[in-house]
Amino acid sequence: MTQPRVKIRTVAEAAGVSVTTVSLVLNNVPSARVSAETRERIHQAARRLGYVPNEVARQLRSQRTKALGLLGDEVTTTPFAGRMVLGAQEAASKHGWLLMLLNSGLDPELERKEIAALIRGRVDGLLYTTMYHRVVRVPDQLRTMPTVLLDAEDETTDVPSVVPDEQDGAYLATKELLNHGHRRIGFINHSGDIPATWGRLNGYRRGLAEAGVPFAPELVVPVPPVAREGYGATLRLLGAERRPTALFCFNDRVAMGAYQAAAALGLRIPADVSIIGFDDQQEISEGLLPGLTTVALPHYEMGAWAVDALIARILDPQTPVERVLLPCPVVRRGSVGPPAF
Amino acid sequence: MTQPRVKIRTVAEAAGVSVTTVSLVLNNVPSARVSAETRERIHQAARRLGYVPNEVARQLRSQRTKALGLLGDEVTTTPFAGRMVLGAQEAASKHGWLLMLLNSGLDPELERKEIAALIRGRVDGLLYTTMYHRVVRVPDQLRTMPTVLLDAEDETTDVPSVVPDEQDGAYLATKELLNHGHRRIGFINHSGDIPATWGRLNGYRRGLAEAGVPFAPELVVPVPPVAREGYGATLRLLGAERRPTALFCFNDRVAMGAYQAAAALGLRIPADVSIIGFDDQQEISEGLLPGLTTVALPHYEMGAWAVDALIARILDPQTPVERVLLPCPVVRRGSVGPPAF
DNA sequence: TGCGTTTGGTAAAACGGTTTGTCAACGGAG
DNA sequence: CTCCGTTGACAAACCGTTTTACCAAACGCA
Repeated sequence: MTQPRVKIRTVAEAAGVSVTTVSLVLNNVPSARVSAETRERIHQAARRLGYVPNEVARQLRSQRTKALGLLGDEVTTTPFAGRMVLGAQEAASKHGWLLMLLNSGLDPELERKEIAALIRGRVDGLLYTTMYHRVVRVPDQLRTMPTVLLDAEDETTDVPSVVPDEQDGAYLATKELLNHGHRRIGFINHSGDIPATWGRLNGYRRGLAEAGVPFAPELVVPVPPVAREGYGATLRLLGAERRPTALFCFNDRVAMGAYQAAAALGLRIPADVSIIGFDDQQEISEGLLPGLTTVALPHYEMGAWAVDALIARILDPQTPVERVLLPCPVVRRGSVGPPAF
Repeated sequence: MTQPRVKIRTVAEAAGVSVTTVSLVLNNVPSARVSAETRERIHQAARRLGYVPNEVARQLRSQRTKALGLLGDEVTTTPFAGRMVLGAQEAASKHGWLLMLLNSGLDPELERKEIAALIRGRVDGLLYTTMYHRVVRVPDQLRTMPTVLLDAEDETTDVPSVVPDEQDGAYLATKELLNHGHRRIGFINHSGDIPATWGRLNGYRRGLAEAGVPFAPELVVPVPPVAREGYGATLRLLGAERRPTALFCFNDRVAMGAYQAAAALGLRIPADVSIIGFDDQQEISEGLLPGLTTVALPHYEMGAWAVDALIARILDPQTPVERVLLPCPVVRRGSVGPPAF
C-alpha cells in the first residue's frame, strides 16, 4: 500500500527500453515496429512488476474516459430499474466501459448540478433515464455531449431513445386472453396521462378489433395504478351484471388488488376469472398464487440497447439517430385459463 | 460542441494574470496572497467564459478522484438494493463525491476483473456489498485500497462494516405482537443458514422471554423464504389445534403467502389473525390489503453510513474501524390487532 | 562503393491542471 | 542609506500516460 507505485517508467527501465516502446508494446499498436525479443522482455517486466497503467493519466492524454453516466430521476430506487441498470452495466462491461450512476431525486436544481459534475470530463456520454416510460424535455446541457434516452422519449426527434412497445405488449396480453376463448375482457387502465395509458389502450382495442369483438366502453375503468384501486375496480367490474370473464390489468400492482378482490368475492383464479398483468414485477407476479401471467417490460434489453447505441455514437458521431420500441413478451404463469361461462 | 474548450490558460489570458494565480484564486487556497481586485477580475473572466476545470487533469495532479466504487454481487438488481444505492449516492453527493456502480453477477472471475478495472485509479475507495446480509471473505485485492462492507460482514475484524440489527428488529416485531395481547405467536423462519435466520430467531425468543411467554418449538417453522412456502407453512400453523393468534413472518414475501393462506381459510386480517413481516418491501407491504405491518431494513441508512465511513477513512486512514448494527424500525400498517381469542 | 529503404527504436511534446520556489517592489525600522 | 519583512504575483516542475516526429543502423541492390 505504501511502496511506490510502479509506473510505465519503472517498466521501461527494468526492460532497458524507452517509455515510448513500453507504451507501444503494451497497447499493441499495430503500426509499431518492435522486435519479438524486446516485446517479450517488456511483457515480462510488466508482469513481474505488476504494472497497471494509471487510468487517469491515460484519460487525460487520450481525452477519453471510457465511462458512461446514467442519470435518472430516482431511477436506481425503483423496483424494476434494477434490471435496466443491470442491462446497461453488462453492456458497458462488454465493451470495456464503466458506468457511473447518479440520481437527481425529483429536484431539477440538483439534476443540473449533477449533470455539471458529470460533465466535468468524467464521462464520454450520458444515458438519461426516467423511472417509467415518459416524455421528457432534454436539458440543454445534455446537448453538449452524446446522449441516449432510456425508457424515455424526447419531444424532438434528434436524440436516440429506447422505450417499451406498450401497444404491442397490450395487444399480446389481450390476444392471450382471446386465444383462451374470452370475449368479455375488462381492462383496468391507468387514469394518468402517460404513454403507457393510451399505448396499452390502443393495444387492447387492436386485439379486440382483430378478433371481431366489439369494444365496450363500460369494460374499461381507469384508476390510479395501485393495488387498492385495482381491488376497488375489480369489485365493480366483477360485481356487474354480465361480468367479464377475464381482466387485463394495467400493471401487476393493480393485478395484486384484483387477486384480493377475487378472493373476497369467492372467485377462484383462473377457474372463475382469468387475470393478466403488465410489467412483470417479480416480487408480485411470483408471489401471487397462482403465479400471475403478465407482460414483461424489456428493461434489461432497453438498458443494453441504450449503452450500445451510446457507445456507437461516441465512437462515430455520424451514427444515425434511432428511436426504437422494444417488444414486451408475455410471461405465462397460472392466472389465465378458459372462461368460466 | 465544437468550439475549443476553455481551459485555465484562457481564463488567465483574459484576466491578464498567470495560470498559477487563476488556480490559486479559483480554488481559494488560504495561503495565497492575491489582491482583491485581481481576484475579482479572475472570477469575472471565469464566469464570463464559462470555465469548468478539467476534472481529469485535476485528478492526475492531485492523485485523488473523489469517486467511490460500489461493487456488489447482483446488488443493483435486487428490489431493495435501490434504497441502499440511493442512500450511498446521496451521501456521496453531499460530500461532493461521485459513485460508480459495478456488479459482478455471481461470477467471481468477473468480480476480480471488475475490481481490477475499478482499481485502475478511477476511485479512491470501495463499497463492497451483497444483496442480502451475509458473511463474506474480502478479496485480497480490496485490501490495497480503503474499503467498507455494506450489508455484509467480514470474518476478520479489520474492515469496517454496517449491517442491519436483525435481532433487535425481530425483538421489536415480537414485542409489537405481544403488546397487542398475543401470547401464542407463530414464527415462519428462513430455513437457510444466514445471519438473518438466527438473528431473527434470537430476537423472537428474547421478546417472548422478556414477556414471560415460554418458547414453543412447534410454533416455529423454517421454510425457504418465498410466498408459496409461506402459504404452506401458514396452512399448517393455522390448521393446528390451539392455533397461534399471530404470525411473525421471516420476510414480506412469506407474509404475502400467509395472507393468501388466511384468505383461503376464511380468516380475516387482523380480526382473526395478526401478521407481521420483515424487510418492508413496499410493493408487497403496501399492496396487501390491509397494509402489512412489518419491520424495515435500514437500507438507505446503511448506504449513507457506509459512504460516510469510507470517505472518513480515505481522508484519514487512521480512522478507527467500526462495525455497526443499524436499527430496524417497525412500520405499522393494518395487519396487527388484538388476538381473536 | 554509394544510395534508397527497412527495421527498431527514442526524445520530446502534448493533455490541463496544482504546487513549489523565487522574485521584484515597497514600506517601515534602525 | 541600508536592511529586512511583507505583499502580490509568476515561472517552472510535476502528475503518468500517448503520440508525433525523427534518427541510427542495417540491409538490399546496382
